[in-house]
Amino acid sequence: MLNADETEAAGDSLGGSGLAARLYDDLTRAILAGTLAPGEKLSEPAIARSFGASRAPVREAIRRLQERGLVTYAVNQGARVAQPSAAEFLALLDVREAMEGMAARLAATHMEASEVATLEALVAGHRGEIERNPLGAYLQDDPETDFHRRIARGSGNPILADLLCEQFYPRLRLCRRLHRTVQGRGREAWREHLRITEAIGQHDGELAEILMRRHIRAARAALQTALAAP
Amino acid sequence: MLNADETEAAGDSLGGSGLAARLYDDLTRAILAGTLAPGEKLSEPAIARSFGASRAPVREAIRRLQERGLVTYAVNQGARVAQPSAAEFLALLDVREAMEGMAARLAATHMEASEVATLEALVAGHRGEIERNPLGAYLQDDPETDFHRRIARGSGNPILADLLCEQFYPRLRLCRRLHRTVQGRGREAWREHLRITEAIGQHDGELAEILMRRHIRAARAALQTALAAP
DNA sequence: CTTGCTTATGGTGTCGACAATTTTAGCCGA
DNA sequence: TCGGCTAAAATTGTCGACACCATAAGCAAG
Repeated sequence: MLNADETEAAGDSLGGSGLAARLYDDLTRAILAGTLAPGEKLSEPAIARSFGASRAPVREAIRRLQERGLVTYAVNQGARVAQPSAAEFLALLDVREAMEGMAARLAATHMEASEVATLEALVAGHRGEIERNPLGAYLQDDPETDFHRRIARGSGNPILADLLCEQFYPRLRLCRRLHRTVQGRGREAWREHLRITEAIGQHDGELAEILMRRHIRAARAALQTALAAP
Repeated sequence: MLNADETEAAGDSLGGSGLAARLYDDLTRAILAGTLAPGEKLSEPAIARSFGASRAPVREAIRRLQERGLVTYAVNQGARVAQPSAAEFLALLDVREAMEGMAARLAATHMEASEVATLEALVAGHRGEIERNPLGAYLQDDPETDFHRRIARGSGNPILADLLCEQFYPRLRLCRRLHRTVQGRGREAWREHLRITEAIGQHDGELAEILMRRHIRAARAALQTALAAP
């Protein structure tokens, strides 16, 4: 049912030393990997047994997942893996537009030259992946998110960075799993990334914000049209 | 699907029927009222005794408070009431600028005429309070927040509304308690509210966003100068 | 064969208890 | 008198247990 890999390679682990923290990480990974399908019930005793733990830390991990929007909770009915609707997906992208726009603006005036360099390297590296797979989503799993995560952290605003990295990106991945995101925007998205990086490198916060907001709004529009005509 | 109907009158209570939910509400109120001072330790056994409950629901409530930023947590050391630094206050306002700007934009195209009317009535009602106390903070406790809360809900975006109402506004109140916010901006703030309301009434989302962002940036700047020269 | 009630099963919400760790109190020595 | 070491007390993290609720199975009546 649940395979517990300790690697933490994927990215967003907060891994405190406690048992509840490890459970939280493992459950997060299981949800994002699809091992726990959307809508599936999360039985506290079952999870506890499968991890050889008690219900207390399992409960704690699940409540945190609820707070992060990855599971839904009904009183006396327990938790289920969230099944974000298309409307929720779109709503999430609206908030994301606002927050990442601000992140880009702040990153433009806050990122060190070395951070900008790694960002540029990241985008340059993505180019090869695009060439190999021009129709690919580009935002399928992580290369896209890495770019955005880097900017979020580069904003120098810990509240903003945590909100984006710990709350929004996992939730978005769950949404993408459910609503097949539009394919084929890869090349354009990459160009937009390039321009955003340039604006940040020139410390032009205003432009970086505008470009980032456009970037996300374009993705949102593509999703909306994809949803309208299946 | 996210339902946002709350029977609670006062404001930010999520009051589920459970005991943990009531504890969460009471602790939130105690923190925001100052009954529990910033930095004070939150002893699980003590709180449990004082409420005649067990530690389990208390723990759950405290973990939720941590998730909302009202409490800091250290492993094996328990929880303390958060003591947001001035930097955190400013960071919070940056994120708020982005999110409330988006909220105003969405509210302009989403609010019903009746909702706009109640918003206008709210602002009109505030005028009297300003006249009675022109130097007053205007954002001291709730009249200010009510206005913003109404717009957040009026955005029609449940994710945005919940983030603002349940996470940001309580946290901001805690920040204001710690760092004496600037006094005397009441009249200008009120005028800004008026103009924002007008823009929303005319369904001018773009303008509403600009005005809202200016409004919050002005408050942030006032705070910054107040912090610089005591 | 279907419909409604009754019962059984499983799960959640809460409780008290225990080991491990942290904090406090007390003591000794300088 | 003060600083550091030791022991005691309190607190946290986790566990197993029990009542209440919800859903699923079984049964009776039509």
